[in-house]
Amino acid sequence: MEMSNAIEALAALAQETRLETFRLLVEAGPNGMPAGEIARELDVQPATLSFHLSQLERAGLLRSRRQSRQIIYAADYEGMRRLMTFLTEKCCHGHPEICGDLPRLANTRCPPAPETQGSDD
Amino acid sequence: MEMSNAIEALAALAQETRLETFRLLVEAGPNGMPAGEIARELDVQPATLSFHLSQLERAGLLRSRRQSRQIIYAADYEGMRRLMTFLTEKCCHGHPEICGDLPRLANTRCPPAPETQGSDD
DNA sequence: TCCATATTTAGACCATTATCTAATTATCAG
DNA sequence: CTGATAATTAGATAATGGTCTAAATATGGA
Repeated sequence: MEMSNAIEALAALAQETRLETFRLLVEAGPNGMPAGEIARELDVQPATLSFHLSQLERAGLLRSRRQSRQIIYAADYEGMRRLMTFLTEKCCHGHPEICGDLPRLANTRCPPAPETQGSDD
Repeated sequence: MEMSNAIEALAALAQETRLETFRLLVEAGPNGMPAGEIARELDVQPATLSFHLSQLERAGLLRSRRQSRQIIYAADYEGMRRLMTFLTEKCCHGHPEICGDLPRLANTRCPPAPETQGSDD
C-alpha cells in the first residue's frame, strides 16, 4: 500500500460519522446494510451520509452493490487489512514495543477465517 | 481509548508531512530528534513543522522534551499502540479476516515474539 | 548585557471539508 | 407510463486545515 492510499484511508476513518459507519458495517458483517438503514441508525441525513459513504468507498474501506432500489454497503475487510498492514510495517518497523508481533501476522493471509456468511450478527 | 481520541490520532496521521514525521521518529527510536533536524530532513519550514508536531503531540503520538536550545521529539509508542488496539478491537471486532489474531496481541504487552520459524516470505 | 540559535506563536490567506436543501437518477409496483 | 421509494449529485455555505511571513519566546555563550 502506498502512502497516499494510507492517508486516504486514515482520513476516511478520522471523522465521527465515517468511523461509526465503518464500525457499524463491520458489525453488520459481509452482508452489509442499505444506505438508508445506516442513515437511520446513525441519525444522519441521507445526502450527508452518501457523501461519507463515497469517501469510505474511495478509500477502499467499503464496497457497495445495488439490490433492487437499495444500495448495500459492506466493510471491505481486505482494505482495512491493508491499512493495518501499512501501519504495522511502516510505522512500527522494527519496534515491537508498539505493535508486538503484528507485522508478521498482518502478512499472513488470515488464519482459518470461518465463513461468516450471515451467521453471527 | 475513546472514539474522539482515536479520531484525533487518525486525523494526525492522515496528512503527508505528519505521517512522514511519525515514521521518521519511529525510525529514530526512543531518543528522538530535534525539531530542526526533522524540518531539514523533510524539507519543511520550521513554523509549518511546528504546527504539525503540536498536532501529533496533542493526539498522543509524540512526546517532546527540551534539551538546551533544542526541543526533542520522539514517537510515543504507547500512544500508537493505543490506536492500533482501538482499531483492532473496535473495528475488527469478531472479524479475524481483517486483523487475524491482532486484538489479543495488541493487548499483550509485547510478547516474546514466537521465533519466525517459517520465514516463508 | 547583548547577540545568535532553536523553536513556537500570531495573523493572514487559500484550499478542503462537512453539512444542508433542492434537484436528479434508478428501480419497482400498479 | 405514472407515482412512490431509495439513494446520489449539484450547489451553496460555514467551519476547519495547512502554509506562509513576521514576531515572540527560550536558551546558551561572549
